[in-house]
Amino acid sequence: MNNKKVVVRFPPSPTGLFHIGNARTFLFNYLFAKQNNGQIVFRLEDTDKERSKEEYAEDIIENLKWLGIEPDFRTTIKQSERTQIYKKYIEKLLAEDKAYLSKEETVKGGQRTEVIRFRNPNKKIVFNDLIRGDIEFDTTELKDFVIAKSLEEPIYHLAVVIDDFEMKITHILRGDDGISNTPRQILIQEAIGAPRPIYAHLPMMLAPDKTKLSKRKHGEQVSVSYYKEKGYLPEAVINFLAMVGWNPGTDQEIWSMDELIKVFDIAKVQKKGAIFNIEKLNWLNREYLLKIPFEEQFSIFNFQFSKTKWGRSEKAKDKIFIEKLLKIILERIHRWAEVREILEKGEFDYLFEKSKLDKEKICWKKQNPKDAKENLEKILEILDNSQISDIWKLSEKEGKGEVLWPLRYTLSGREKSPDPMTLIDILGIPESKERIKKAIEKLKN
RNA sequence: GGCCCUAUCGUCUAUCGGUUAGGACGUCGCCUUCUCAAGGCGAAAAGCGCGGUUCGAUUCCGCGUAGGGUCACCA
Repeated sequence: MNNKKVVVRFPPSPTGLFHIGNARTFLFNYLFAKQNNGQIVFRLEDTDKERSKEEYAEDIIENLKWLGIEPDFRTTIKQSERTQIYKKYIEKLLAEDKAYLSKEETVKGGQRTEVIRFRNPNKKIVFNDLIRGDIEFDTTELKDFVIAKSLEEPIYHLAVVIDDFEMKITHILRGDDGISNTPRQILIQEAIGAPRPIYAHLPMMLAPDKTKLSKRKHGEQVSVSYYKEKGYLPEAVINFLAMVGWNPGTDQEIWSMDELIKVFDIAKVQKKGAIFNIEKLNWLNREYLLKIPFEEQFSIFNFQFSKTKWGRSEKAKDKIFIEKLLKIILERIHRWAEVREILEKGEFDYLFEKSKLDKEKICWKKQNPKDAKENLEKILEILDNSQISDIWKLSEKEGKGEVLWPLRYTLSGREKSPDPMTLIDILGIPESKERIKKAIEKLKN
């Protein structure tokens, strides 16, 4: 490609929570920089004083750390602190008559002010894109565009070009919504004598409605912090993001960051926008969830559990119980916050308190209540005097549904639940017996 | 609307002129000790249209069509 040291940039503007699409763009920059031993410049584009907020900058940095795609924060730069630098360039452009002061009404006020416009040479610009090849624009349609509101207030395009020049950025990998910005930025580069960096416009990540992911239309799911809160794992999010719009060409689905750095190939990046498929993220996240060592699973689970309505119950102190609960719940979640969600919904309330039984439902299909009662009595007998596994023998003799369904329903009060042996195990024999007795009473009437 | 970009299963994608068009998610079916869940096995499911180029096009070119992006004194 070229033998200069690769320098890429992360240039978010802190006007909102860290956007998931931005995270993917950053990831691609990160992978590209790392595999080329390059440098990553982090630059806060906060020239819009009205919309830029410190809390957003913090959210971006925090989530970059969470995802593990940290730039070199020693090189963090804020555009708001560089006005004097931009001013020098603006003055030079003015002096060389490549830009001029234009007296006109402000868009908002209506007051007579000055604005600085770029003297457009009105020519054709062709630039090469690593992903799309040559792209041609006629810049005439851009007119004499504004590059600064005043000497101290540069507009985005100017600030970006100056910064990329001064920071010796070699590669600009950005979303393809930046394609149409490229010609005017090239015009500015040429005016200030900056070399042209290598461009690569990445396809956008789209919502299921095929439009750009936006907070307004698509809600909080566009923020990286949403995924952290919902209990997704950063490794899974990274893996997923990398595979949207890019593919190494193999059938492998699970990739670690180190593997991605090795195998990433910018030439294989897709050209078309890709829909963010949360179903696949969920699947992937579960794969990662299952790979976590048990001790760690336990502590995360315990933390989630402590925040539920049962978090302060007696059961919460019972480690063995929590372990068994983890086993049941882990089978039905894709992300950690679902532990809370499932428990709050009351799906497992019967493990904490007795539930009401419906006499009809104790019986399996068209089973006679008397038979159901007899089977439950036999189970009681087994629990008192024999091995629990004898319940299997009983079910083989009397019919699986006829034995297992009444037992399971009796223990859970639900038509759907884990199997009865698991329930006896988690409830304990004394509690199980109580519930069975209750059901037998019910069937007598 | 102007300009720009894009076009393989519902979705993410493989294919770099010759393939029974492959994989994954999801969906559906079957199996797995009653119901779930998890797991196993299996199935359905795609080259936008029309012209070229070529012995041969999903693949290359053109034109349509469709979708997206962008048109600020926002970034």
